[in-house]
Amino acid sequence: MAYWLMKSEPDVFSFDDMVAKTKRGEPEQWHGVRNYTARNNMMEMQLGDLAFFYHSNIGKEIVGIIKVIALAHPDSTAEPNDKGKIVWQCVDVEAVKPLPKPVTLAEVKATPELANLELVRLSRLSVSRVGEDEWKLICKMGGL
DNA sequence: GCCAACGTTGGC
DNA sequence: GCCAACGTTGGC
Repeated sequence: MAYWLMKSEPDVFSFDDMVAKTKRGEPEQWHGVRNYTARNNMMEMQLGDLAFFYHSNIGKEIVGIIKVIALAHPDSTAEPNDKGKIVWQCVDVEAVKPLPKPVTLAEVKATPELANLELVRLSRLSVSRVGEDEWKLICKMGGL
């Protein structure tokens, strides 16, 4: 089982929106990713993998945990390319739980053990990997 | 609003 | 296949 981090701008789709959707029994299709590295990460996700939900731009903090409930499949919002093929994929996720205490980007940057976190190293990547040790540490920092 | 980092595009 | 120009993301 692997761990991930997925970014969303909260004024577009926040963790609260995510929780509300899960409560209604609706999966969230993580559509709109238009970057190959991010897409490749999604294609490696397995059922039951967990991911941090990060609020970019506004808040700049890890606010909750989500779970992969469907493997990567073609993104219904993507246009086919000139060969008529849809190259963009998305996974489906559901909310698991919020972090009792959100972990801010500033805190992550101030933690030497997290200096190699892809969130910090590759700041523009919207779907990134999180190592097991990093995952555990961030959970602890978040009050879990 | 600015700027750094990085991906993509297009000319050669 | 290289590289300059340009666009986008996201932190500050």
